[in-house]
Amino acid sequence: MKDMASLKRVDGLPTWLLSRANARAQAILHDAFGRAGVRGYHFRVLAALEEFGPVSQANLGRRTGIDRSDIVATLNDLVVKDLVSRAPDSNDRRQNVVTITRPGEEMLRRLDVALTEVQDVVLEPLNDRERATLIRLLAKLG
Amino acid sequence: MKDMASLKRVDGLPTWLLSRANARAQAILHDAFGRAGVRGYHFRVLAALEEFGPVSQANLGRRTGIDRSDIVATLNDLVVKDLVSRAPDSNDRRQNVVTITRPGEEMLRRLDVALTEVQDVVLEPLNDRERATLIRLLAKLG
DNA sequence: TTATATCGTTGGTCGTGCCAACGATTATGG
DNA sequence: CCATAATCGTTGGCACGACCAACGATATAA
Repeated sequence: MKDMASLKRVDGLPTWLLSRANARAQAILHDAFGRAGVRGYHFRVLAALEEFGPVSQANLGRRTGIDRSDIVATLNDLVVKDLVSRAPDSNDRRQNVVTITRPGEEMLRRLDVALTEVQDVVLEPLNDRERATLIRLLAKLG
Repeated sequence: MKDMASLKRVDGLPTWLLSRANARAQAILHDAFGRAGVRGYHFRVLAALEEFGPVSQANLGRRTGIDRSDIVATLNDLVVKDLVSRAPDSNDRRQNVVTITRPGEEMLRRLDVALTEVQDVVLEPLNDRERATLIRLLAKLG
C-alpha cells in the first residue's frame, strides 16, 4: 500500500498494525529477494531441500507449507535456473526426486546474507530489548 | 497456510514471525468479515465514508490507501448491496459523490462488533501487558 | 486557447494461498 | 489375486490485496 491517512476505525487495531508491519517487512524482503531473482516460494523450497536433502515434491510441499500445485510451478522456475534438479524416483514411479544443485546452494548462501540484512532493516526502529520482546510476543501469537 | 514443519532457516526470523502472525490474524478477520458478506476493502471504504462523509472516488482511494481502480470494483459491490450510493457530482462532472446509506451504516456497526471480537481472538495467547507491548512495538515498526 | 491535470473506468499483472480433478502408479483388504 | 483406496505430479482454476498503464471526459493553468 502506497500510503494512507489512517482511518479512525482501524488505527491502532492489532489486526491493522500487524498487516501494516508485515506489509512493510514483506516489501523489504521481496525487494531483497527480487535483486537475487527469486521469490519467497523459491527460497523456501531451496531451504527445505538443503535442510532435508532430496525429497519428493509432495514432501517438499508438506515441509514448506506450500501447496503441491504451487510446488510444481516453483520447481519449474528453479529447474530452468538450474538451482534444482528433478528426476523420476526409480523406487516409486509416482514420485520425483528433487535435489538442490551446486548453483542452488550458492544461491541459498546469497539469500541467507540478504535475509539477515533484511531482518536488521525491518527491525531498525526498535532497540535490542524491544526486538527481543517483539520476537517473543510474535512467536506466542503464532 | 495449512501448517508446516518449520524450516530451520526461517524459524524465528522477524519477517517470518510477522508473516505467520499476520496470516493467522487475517484469516480470523477474513472469516468474520465473510460471515457478514464483505471483504477488507468493503469495510475500509465504508469506514472512510462514515468518517469523512460523502467524497469522490479518488479521495476515497487516498483516504483508504486503496487504488482508484480497486475503489471502482469495491463500490460496484457496495452499490449492488445498497450499502453505498454513487451519484455524479454536479459541480465537477469528472467526479462521483459516494455516500454511505442507512443499510451501509448498519452494516458498519455490525462490522465494528465483529472487528472488536476478532482483536480479542487474535490476542488471546497474550495477557494484557503483553498485548499493550505488542501494540506499541508494532506501531513503532509501522 | 492550448496544454496539463484530474477523474472514473477498463483491463491487465504479481505474489501468496487455496481447491478440484485428472491419469498414472502403488498399497491395502477382501 | 483382484478390486478399491491412497498417493503422486500436474493442469487449471479462484480469491484477495496490491499495483500499473491507458483511455475518454472534464476541469484548471499558462
